[in-house]
Amino acid sequence: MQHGFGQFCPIALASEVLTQRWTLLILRELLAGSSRFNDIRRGVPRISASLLKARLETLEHAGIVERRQGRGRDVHEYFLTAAGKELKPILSNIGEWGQRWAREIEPEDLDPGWLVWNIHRRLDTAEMPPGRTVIQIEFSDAPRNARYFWIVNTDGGVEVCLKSPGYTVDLRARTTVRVLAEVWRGIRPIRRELRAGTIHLEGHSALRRAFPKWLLLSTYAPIRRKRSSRSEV
Amino acid sequence: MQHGFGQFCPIALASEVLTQRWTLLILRELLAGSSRFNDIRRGVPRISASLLKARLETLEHAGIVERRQGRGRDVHEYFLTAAGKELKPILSNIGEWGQRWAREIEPEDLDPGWLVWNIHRRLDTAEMPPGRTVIQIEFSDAPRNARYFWIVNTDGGVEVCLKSPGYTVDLRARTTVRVLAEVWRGIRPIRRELRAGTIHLEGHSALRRAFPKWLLLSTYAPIRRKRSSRSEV
DNA sequence: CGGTATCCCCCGCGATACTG
DNA sequence: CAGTATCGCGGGGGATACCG
Repeated sequence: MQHGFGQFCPIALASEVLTQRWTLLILRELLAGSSRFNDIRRGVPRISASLLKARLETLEHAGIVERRQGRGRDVHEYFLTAAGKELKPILSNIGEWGQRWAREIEPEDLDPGWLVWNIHRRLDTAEMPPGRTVIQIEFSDAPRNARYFWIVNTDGGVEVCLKSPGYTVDLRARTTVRVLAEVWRGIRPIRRELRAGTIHLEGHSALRRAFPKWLLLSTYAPIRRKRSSRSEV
Repeated sequence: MQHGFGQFCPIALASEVLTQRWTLLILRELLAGSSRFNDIRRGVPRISASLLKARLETLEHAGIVERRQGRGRDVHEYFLTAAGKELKPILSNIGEWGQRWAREIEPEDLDPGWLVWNIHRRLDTAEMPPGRTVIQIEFSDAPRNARYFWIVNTDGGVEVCLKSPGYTVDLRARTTVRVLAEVWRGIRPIRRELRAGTIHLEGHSALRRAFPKWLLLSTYAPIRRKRSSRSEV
């Protein structure tokens, strides 16, 4: 299979770049503000380093991405060009459509690390106590090596740890990947899950009570699903 | 490579269907009003029958397309569901983006049959004389078997013929695929090409003079290109 | 940190021929 | 008209190891 479609239709020409495997997800990360190679990988964890590099080069040649030397010898940054920034409405539309109409979440989609990474990016730290806050998340249904995560908020920003950062935990949240994923997607109401105990919180009461406030969900969460849950197999 | 991306992000889930090879072009055809298998193929001529069938089935399973029995035993029609119709803004955005930013047209994109098929779909017959009108197009740069096309407008509609339909030709247009393609895309101004003689018309003068009126261009033609023509190789 | 370099498998897809 | 059936290859991309 060659690359092209044998047409000069603008949709066909755009598709040559945009519909390559992983490309839309890389663009989503860049639009979300990532610029470092490994930050992009954290948002697209299943892509291999070599393929990510190849895709970034394709995007560079297509005039969508620009690669710049960052501060430091081994620091590089990837930025969207004007053409790349204009892809934003496309990505938004696809996200909205996906929220309404894409297939249900299957077990193999439930990557706990990815979920925590996305949560940490959108924490509303203004709704959290001042100073350092350490949140531990436990996924009771995750494999051993992906069961515990720590999110640490300091004045310097929010970070994810895969091992205990050492500090005292201020809030412990126990749930399943499935529940938190569907809450994040806006499919399950967060307060209902708290009441039902499928999300169990332990720790400082102020932090606990404000949980639905500082836990910002997916930007597409407010969009209501239209696909009937009982669709065909 | 599995199909999924290991994420429950709505963009990732939508991508599983939408970024499959040819899929966007099939959707473009359905949104343009095609519903018959072979009509879709005329708009996506380089796809094989088996692959088109496979893609349509995938789209059916994804709830985007619905297959119905038409009038007659061997007549089937493909329609967009509500979910499918909601893809329209995505396709429009991609088309607009492609018009502005996609790569230049290369020789292998210049399919003359595809061009004529798209022109015939958007003829403004109200700007043409009443009764039957036969237009012959000659592409001086096309291979022998794709050099001549006839567009026949009658009360019953507009049709494309690959062989002379027998009727007298009312207007003969001689040009190159490149010129007409770039005119259709809105990259070259039609009147300039007529003046320069790179589009040469012969025949009824009323039909000739109204040529820029009844020849409707791509819906994206009014959108001005932003990519610098002298971009990197 | 930000990549390279290989190896190799698998399957997507193009080509062609045939059918109810 | 609207597909089915079959075959074979090319190369996309996953996995893994290594590097400046």
